[in-house]
Amino acid sequence: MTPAAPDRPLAAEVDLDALPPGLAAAWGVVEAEGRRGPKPAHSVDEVVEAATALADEEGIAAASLPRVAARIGVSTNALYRYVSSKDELLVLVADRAWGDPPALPQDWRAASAMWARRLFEQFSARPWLLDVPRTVPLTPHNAAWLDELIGALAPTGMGAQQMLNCAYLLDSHARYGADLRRDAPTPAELRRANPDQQRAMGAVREFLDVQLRARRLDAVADVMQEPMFLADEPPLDGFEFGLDRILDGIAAYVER
Amino acid sequence: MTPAAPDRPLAAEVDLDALPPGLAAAWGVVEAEGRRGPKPAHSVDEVVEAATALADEEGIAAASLPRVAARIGVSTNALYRYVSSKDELLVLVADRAWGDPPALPQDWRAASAMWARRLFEQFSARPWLLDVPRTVPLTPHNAAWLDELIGALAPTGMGAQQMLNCAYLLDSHARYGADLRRDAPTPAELRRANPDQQRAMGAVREFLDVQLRARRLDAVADVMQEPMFLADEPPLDGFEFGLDRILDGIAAYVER
DNA sequence: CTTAACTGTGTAAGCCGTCTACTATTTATC
DNA sequence: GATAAATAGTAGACGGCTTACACAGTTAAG
Repeated sequence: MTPAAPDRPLAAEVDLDALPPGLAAAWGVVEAEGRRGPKPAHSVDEVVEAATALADEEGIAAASLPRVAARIGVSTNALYRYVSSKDELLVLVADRAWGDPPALPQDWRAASAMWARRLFEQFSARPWLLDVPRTVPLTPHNAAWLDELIGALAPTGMGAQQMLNCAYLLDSHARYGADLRRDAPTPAELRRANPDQQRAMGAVREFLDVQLRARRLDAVADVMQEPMFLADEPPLDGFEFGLDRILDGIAAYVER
Repeated sequence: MTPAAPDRPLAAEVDLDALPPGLAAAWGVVEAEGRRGPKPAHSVDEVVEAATALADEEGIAAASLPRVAARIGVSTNALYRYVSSKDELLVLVADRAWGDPPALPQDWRAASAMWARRLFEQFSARPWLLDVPRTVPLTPHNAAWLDELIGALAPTGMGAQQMLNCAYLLDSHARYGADLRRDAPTPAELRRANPDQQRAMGAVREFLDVQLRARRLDAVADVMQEPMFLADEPPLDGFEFGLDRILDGIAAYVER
């Protein structure tokens, strides 16, 4: 579970309209809803869940308001009773997709590795998350993950700012690793892909090879032929390689 | 200059239609344009430049086809004489924005640092680049940057795959650093921002502090109050910190 | 119980975006 | 000069997000 929300939504003193769309909603702050009138036939969670399902099935572009509405059986515009804009919906969907952070071991290095790997798995399982623009600085699940990592890094004696920087480093690496895996799938994934996709990827590879060598970018062309892209069971991406480098670098800093 | 294109566009044997939109165009492969008919009043470069200018001024969303067309003084649909789709235009715009890679020093560490910093500067200067989805694996400027880095890393004796992984590590770090700088501007940038933006950012900070503490995420709340976010001349982001960690990690691997 | 206020939903319509015919015009080749 | 080809414009389809309005149902007050 995510850290529980306070009993009643805080009537924050700040002007909610000045916040980026979705920020207040993501934190569960809503303008005290009246109780008169018909009971809602659906809920915000239901809307967000429907949008998530569509994104899982066909990518984030499929999560349009008309399609979300059709999925839960209401008119498009009824959605505006639950979310105030498409942007807000996307923020809620993205926050939900983060899920809850894992419990981490004591050792800071093992904890950091697990944290990054879990994040990598999250992004790999829902690649469309990488397509949702970050329009809001921090959402609850987001903050919960960060809190978990900070808790594991604190014993190293690092300053708060350094811990934050480490979190960004690991987060960034997980994102990018998952992003790359999208257009450079492992051969196993490739075999599972349908023939059309296989032909398309082969065409891309061949095309690039021709172009690169024509421009005397042989070093790049050679790299593209490497096992990471061709071998049968690649050493699981550059993700693990990069993770080791990052952790080594942090270790050197901690022991300093 | 980018590596020169071959004298005449290669009539690659691969099926151009099987490639992602924009890939062939980005590499300058076009279906031999006839010379009959009226001379084009504009050019692909002019279209791409107009779109870039719009993105620079108001973000990538402003680079819509109607607005690009209006800027160069043609009807919206005339653009389809120069690019075959919006996706293709975005690919061309993004590739152009990468610009040419810097010349790198001999020492691999200094070279890697310079490469990453220059990339960071590129992304900081054009933050909308981070919003352009990567729909194509490799474009010419992209490849030129990669080639430059590989040339600098080769003397370390690393394998091709490891060099590629290092490039991803540095690229990822530059991207994310620039991304974070967007919604966590330095105080100097903040002072330059207009009053509306200043108030908005203050509201966000205050709101998050209340929410975080209400959910007992004090560790995160404390971190948010750190100098990186408040001090007058912050230690230029976590970018330099993370870069040092990454380079330390690579150094440990190289010396192994 | 009656009434009035309020809330959720549907319909209609606006605007903007991408993209596809079709037409008219201009230019190079024969 | 006649023909063929390529370009730019016009018109429009289609789908997306969003606002405005009317209707219906529910609840609170008298």
